[in-house]
Amino acid sequence: MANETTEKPPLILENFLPYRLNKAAEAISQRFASLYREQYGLTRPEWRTLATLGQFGVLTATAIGAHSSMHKTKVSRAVFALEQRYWLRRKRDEADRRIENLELTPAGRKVYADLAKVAHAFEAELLSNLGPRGEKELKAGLAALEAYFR
Amino acid sequence: MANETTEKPPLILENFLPYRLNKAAEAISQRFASLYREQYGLTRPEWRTLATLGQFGVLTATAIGAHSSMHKTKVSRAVFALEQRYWLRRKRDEADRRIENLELTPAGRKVYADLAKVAHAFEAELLSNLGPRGEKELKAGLAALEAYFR
DNA sequence: AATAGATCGTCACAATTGCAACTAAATTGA
DNA sequence: TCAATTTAGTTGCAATTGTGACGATCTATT
Repeated sequence: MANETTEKPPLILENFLPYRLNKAAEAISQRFASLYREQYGLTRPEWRTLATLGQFGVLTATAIGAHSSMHKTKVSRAVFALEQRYWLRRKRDEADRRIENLELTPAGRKVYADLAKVAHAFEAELLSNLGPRGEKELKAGLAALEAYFR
Repeated sequence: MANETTEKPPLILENFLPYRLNKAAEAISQRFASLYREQYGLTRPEWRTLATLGQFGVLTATAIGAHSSMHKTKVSRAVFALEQRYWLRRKRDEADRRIENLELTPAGRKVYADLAKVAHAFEAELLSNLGPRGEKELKAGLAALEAYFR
């Protein structure tokens, strides 16, 4: 008599890092997304575009895409949507007329400033639930991952 | 004269946990996905379905969705695709005829076993690049997150 | 200059996903 | 017992996303 009952599945998803990482990221993203969706009706690509511009001031669509790993059509559409609401405007670049220099309008900056606060509050809430230990570990682990990708 | 040059953006994406987590998860997922896509032409939902079934043996579509957080239509389509390739089969449940008990075929199990190996190799490669320290931290951080979600 | 090749952003179209309605079957409870 | 509700899975349709081609512009090479 042997290993009939001892058959172990070749892969346990709950222990598999890409799976765990993905599930955690997805869960957090959705929670956070519900905030900016409910408060400002923003989609994920729109929020990312807003946040990237808010942080860097003036950028091209391509630069936004490169920084936040979004496809250029996604950025293009998000830019259009934000422009419609007058939260963003395009400025022709005199030196290179293919380029559009994108910038938040005052209204856009206001939304951004508010959402930045929401983001910090969200993060603080999250971290407080991880405890100082969990926070330290998570941040260090992420840093290790990020170093690996570079 | 004051803080013209000291203006800090309200939110630094590179420090924002949901953003970091998401980018890391996305980067890893894509790398791993390229493996099962190239080797077996599987999509993400298909791989997830295969892996879940491989781990648990027999499950309903609903159970697969619940476990891997996939929408039921996504599961339905993935099941259909795997069935087409004879990697999965449905068994009517005699006690409850609404239910389909899904199970990998021998061919499906073979693919699964192979991909499980690929998965472990992938994870091992990743972990070796994080070092024992990074591995420990990342796993602990994820565990803290997972505990929070529960 | 002039041509070839690269880059920026957009659009049409195709593939993927999500939502809501649906069929079939089981459960509930009056 | 049988109508009302719930559950499992599929399908049609709408929204979202990705792909490839495009016009416009810039850069490099000759």
